[in-house]
Amino acid sequence: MQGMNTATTIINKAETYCADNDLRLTDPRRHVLDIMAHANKPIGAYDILSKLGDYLDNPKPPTAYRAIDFWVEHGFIHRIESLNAYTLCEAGHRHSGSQFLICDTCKTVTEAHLCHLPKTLQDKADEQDFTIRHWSVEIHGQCAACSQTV
Amino acid sequence: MQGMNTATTIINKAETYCADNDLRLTDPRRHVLDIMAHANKPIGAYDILSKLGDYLDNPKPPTAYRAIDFWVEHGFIHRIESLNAYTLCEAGHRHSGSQFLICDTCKTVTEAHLCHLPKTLQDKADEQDFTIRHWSVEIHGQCAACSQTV
DNA sequence: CCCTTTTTGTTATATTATAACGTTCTTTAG
DNA sequence: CTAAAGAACGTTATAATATAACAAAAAGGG
Repeated sequence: MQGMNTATTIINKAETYCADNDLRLTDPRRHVLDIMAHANKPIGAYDILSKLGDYLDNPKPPTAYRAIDFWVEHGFIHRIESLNAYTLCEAGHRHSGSQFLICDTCKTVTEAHLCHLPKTLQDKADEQDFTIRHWSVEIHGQCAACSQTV
Repeated sequence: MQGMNTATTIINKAETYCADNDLRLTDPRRHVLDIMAHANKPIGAYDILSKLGDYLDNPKPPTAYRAIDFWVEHGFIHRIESLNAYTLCEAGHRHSGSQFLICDTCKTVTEAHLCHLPKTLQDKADEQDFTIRHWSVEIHGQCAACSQTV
């Protein structure tokens, strides 16, 4: 099973990462990451919260948001702004930029994980002496499979 | 006065555009565009709604959202997803992509208005036979002025 | 073991956005 | 001119997303 294998890998990575960085892998954090690892599409905070209810006793929004924010901060999950949703970082590494191809038909999202901001945009930033902290590209459209169907 | 001049220009453009395309430049639409043209920073839907109250009698959210959506659809304003806010399109032309440099300190936003998706990303899309409908780049960081201050 | 810090639990509420439906306005055809 | 059709609006209600504030508990350090 592909999904579970990946999920285990992610949790292992997270354990290592937390140990290495003096961070606590608490219950809410572990469960949220596990939920993310088993989702194969972006998932909203309240969906995460709902699934979290399978493991914790009647969790409230802040519990979900805190864990989500924790993983976003540490680069394990990305927020997709145009969907108000979250997705596991496929690369599993920290990067200041993320790029998504979002199929508006089947809702699947693939991450491009370029490591650098494209030159044309970097040039724009440089030109204005703009210091980049974080960047994201969200490309909406239709994936190959859905294009064929329609 | 720079702002007012620009605002008039925008409204003129909108008038022409609507006339040419059989679209109605209604009161809510006109006022919302005018509000956008006078804002020099991104502005949220409820701020727009609030200002709209200066011109219309106790307007409700759908009134603001409909007008906003109208202008977004026709390329006169952009939605900045990471801010849940809207900003006038500087170029005033239709394009499938938008790119913003967002200063998290002073909250000003500048639009890069590249006309094409950077090649590295276009390649990713092509590689997957992904059909692009719309794309956006949001770059967060600090502008030159704010970098000097801090 | 006590103190400090971090994290969580909990209540409440803020913020952003849309569904649904009836009314009014505009346009067009007769 | 007027009726019919379509577009836009007004209004009420509510959905969906997110955070503030503060008390309680758990973890780590001396």
